[in-house]
Amino acid sequence: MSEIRTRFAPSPTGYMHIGNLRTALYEYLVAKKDPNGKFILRIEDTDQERLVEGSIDIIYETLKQCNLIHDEGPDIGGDYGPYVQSERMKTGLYKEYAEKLIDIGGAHYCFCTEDDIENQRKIAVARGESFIFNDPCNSISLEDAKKRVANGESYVIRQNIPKEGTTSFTDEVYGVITVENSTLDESILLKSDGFPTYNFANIIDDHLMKITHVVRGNEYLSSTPKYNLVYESFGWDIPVYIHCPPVMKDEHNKLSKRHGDASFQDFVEKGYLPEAILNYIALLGWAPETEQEIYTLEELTQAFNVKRINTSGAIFDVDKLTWMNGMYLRNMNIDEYYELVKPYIAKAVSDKYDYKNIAKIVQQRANTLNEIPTMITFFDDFPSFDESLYTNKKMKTNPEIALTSLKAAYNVLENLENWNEKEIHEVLMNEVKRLEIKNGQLLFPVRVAITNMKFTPGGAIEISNILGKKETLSRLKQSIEDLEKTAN
RNA sequence: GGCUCGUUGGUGAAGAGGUCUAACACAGUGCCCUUUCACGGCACCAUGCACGGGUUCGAAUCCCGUACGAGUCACCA
Repeated sequence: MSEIRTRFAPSPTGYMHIGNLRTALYEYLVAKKDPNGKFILRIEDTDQERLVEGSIDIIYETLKQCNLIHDEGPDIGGDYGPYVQSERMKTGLYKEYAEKLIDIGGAHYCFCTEDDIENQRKIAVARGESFIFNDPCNSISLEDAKKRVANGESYVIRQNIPKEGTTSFTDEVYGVITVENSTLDESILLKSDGFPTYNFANIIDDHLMKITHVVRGNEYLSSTPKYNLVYESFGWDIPVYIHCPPVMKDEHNKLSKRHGDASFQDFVEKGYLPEAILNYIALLGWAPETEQEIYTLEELTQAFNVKRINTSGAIFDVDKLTWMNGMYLRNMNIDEYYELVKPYIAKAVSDKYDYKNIAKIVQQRANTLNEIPTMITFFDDFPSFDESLYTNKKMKTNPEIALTSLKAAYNVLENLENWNEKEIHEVLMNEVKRLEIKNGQLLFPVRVAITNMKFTPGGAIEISNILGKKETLSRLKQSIEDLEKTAN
């Protein structure tokens, strides 16, 4: 009976943005910390105007990719359905509760038009006062109000706020928060179109779905007292509140979907792994007790602790995400990595080369999937000669040394029968010994000669092996000629 | 403007009155290792925890004020 129940309640208005995903993650973690905990998905589509087609699928898809599997939801059902607010609407449920709230003194009918309110606001502004809507309908007797409603007059239902006193609540991360009731305005619970507002639907559904812990952004901090007043009027249990700090784009701006900031899907398209993204955002606004930074979802649910959620906003740092993504990529076993990376290799390299060997050298280097194609184009398109590449202080090479090394390498490679890494390594290292030079003085020029690139994944031996004997020798020969030409 | 919340390095952050000469990680810089880059290793990178007061033998840690920032004040969610 005391199982933890949390809910992710997005509205289907487009793609999934990072802050939203983090909320879903924390909700999942809070629920799963309890072996019997339930994570519920509820679609909040009470604003019919902002609906974006296909966004519910994006929600399903994102949760699936992130392994944030819900226990109840529109697609899988549950004991507290339906899980889509527009469907719950059809039963007249919100209206029923709104009317019930009126009967028990927690709300009232309001017949003011938007113009009426606007006028009040103008007057207040003109006087330089802060505007709190003072609803004249407050004084209409319930009897009269019901008559007007019966006559078909347009109305909304607003909640009643005590004129005096304060309302307090305890948030798990921000602590005790108290506000003066006089600063709260009487919010609309049921709109004139009969739809509930987000706030009201939220309260009703959370209660009906037996949600025990509410996790949401701290932008709700200041409206939470209003929620609680409704809970209290109904005599319902108030859930545990867990408000999270914002995820920022920079010092001054939140990451926001309305401003077109990067979404989860954008990062996936850019070659980031869902697990890495999730791992990174877990650390945005929350800190583990240990120094561990790389977590599986399972480990996260063990380590997660609401008490360690921060109160101040965190700036999203792509560099760190990129680093973390690289860690995930490097830690994969090669078979898994190969499958993942195959299409990216195929984009840049023809299938005459061994993709698996290419995957191996790329794994140690790429931080994101999308950077893979550009780093391996040299396999098919041999770039043009650049003498300056042969000069490397650290490797103690210059064009002259390079030429000697290249010729020596060419000779031994030409006579190599079995073309594989072990053999290539052996003959080249023999040459190093014979010529009494440093490894780098031979291997570095060879690598440059067969790639004409400053940086490449893999070294001379690995690349030669992938290129094959014929192509390696042909490139070596070409580079030797180019080098001789410039020398004269 | 009212109300609510926040403020430790370029970034994420640890720190819950003395062990802080402020951890760890990312980024940056330098070095080492190395067949390049990367990986890995090492070092450097906050003269001070927004500022000003106060409490205390002692404060990044508690209190007050100021500044700055964010959120909220919709028949949006």
